[in-house]
Amino acid sequence: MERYNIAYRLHKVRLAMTEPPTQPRPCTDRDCRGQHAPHERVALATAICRERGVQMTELRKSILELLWASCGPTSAYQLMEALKRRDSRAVGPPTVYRALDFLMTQGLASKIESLNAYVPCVHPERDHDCLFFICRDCRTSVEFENPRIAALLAEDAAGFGFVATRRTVEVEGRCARCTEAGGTA
Amino acid sequence: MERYNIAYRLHKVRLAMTEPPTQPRPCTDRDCRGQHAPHERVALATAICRERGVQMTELRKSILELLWASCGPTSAYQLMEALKRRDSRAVGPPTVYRALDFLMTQGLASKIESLNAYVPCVHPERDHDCLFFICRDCRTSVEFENPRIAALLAEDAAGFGFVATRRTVEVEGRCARCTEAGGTA
DNA sequence: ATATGCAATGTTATAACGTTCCATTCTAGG
DNA sequence: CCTAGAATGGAACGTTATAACATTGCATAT
Repeated sequence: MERYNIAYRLHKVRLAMTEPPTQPRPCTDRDCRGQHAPHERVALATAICRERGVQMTELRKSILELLWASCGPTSAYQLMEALKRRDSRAVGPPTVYRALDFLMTQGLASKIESLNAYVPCVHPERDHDCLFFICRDCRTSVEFENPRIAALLAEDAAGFGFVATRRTVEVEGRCARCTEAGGTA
Repeated sequence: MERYNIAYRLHKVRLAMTEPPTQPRPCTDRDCRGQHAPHERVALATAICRERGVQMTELRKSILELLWASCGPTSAYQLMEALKRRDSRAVGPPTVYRALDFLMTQGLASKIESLNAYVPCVHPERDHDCLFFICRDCRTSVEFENPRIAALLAEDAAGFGFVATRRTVEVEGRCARCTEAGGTA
């Protein structure tokens, strides 16, 4: 029954062995949202990877660029299509998912669980504990950090001996712009 | 392009029209977790539905029972199989998903987004704003409520004019029992 | 009794998301 | 160079969810 895939397992193990440092250095800068030049971001990510001794390959860089270039959370299959369109590079699902795994492990991207889609991460340089606000109208997401929420969650967890390893905090609703534009519809 | 499914849309509209009251009556009872007799729970849910003037049908009741009987978050397809096994009732995916939609709308069940699985809801009688602690070893989940977290999220949202409609808060890790039992593995 | 309306469910097909398994290519260190 | 391990390619498959359309069954009006 416990039949498993060696290559994939190794891939996971490798990723685990190269996990970024996890000292919490939470972000309280609330004005940094929304203004990110894709190329600068990718350059920063590349520098971070070099520093960590992990490889920012062409594929991974392309995927990250596409995430930054996208106007909102992007599915793995959309990334496949975008890669084919932009770079004339046709890859299969496993390739994209591996690249996404790498980016997530390095804190360069996150998965929005409630959308099965992926976003680039605003603060790759720190251990981030993001939360996301997702507009159901314009399908954009905003990354946010709130150490007080993280602290409360940690407190609750500690209350019954739970050891937390990963948090998913997603708030769905309507952004200010869509609320103004759309009326009550 | 905007070709859509009338039946499904109507289903959604009907659900929206019968949404439960949403005055926040948060739960601070931390000892009520884990001790729930399925039949009592289903009976309570049935009473709530009657009170609200919505129908707790046989199918919906079966799905809810199966959720309560299950030892952890359960996928829609697992519910299909369980329904076939237990009730000799073979249904298709849409049927299960519709029942789950109903239960979620009534606050009787929740989806664990990070697992694509469903759990029965501990506090159907109030507007709940749950958070879940999910053990990656034993695959169980624990429902929790923390109004302070909800308040912080609301505060953050209000800070940039975001109107929140739904929250997903999931913490993955290892429960106390598995931590004791499993060592560091 | 027949017609109409409508909530709920049934059925088939397919879209969308993700993984297994195995082959091949690339790349850093001896 | 050479080779071990990291990275990628790709067919097939598994899993999750919805579209589109048909039917059941009950209530009320004619």
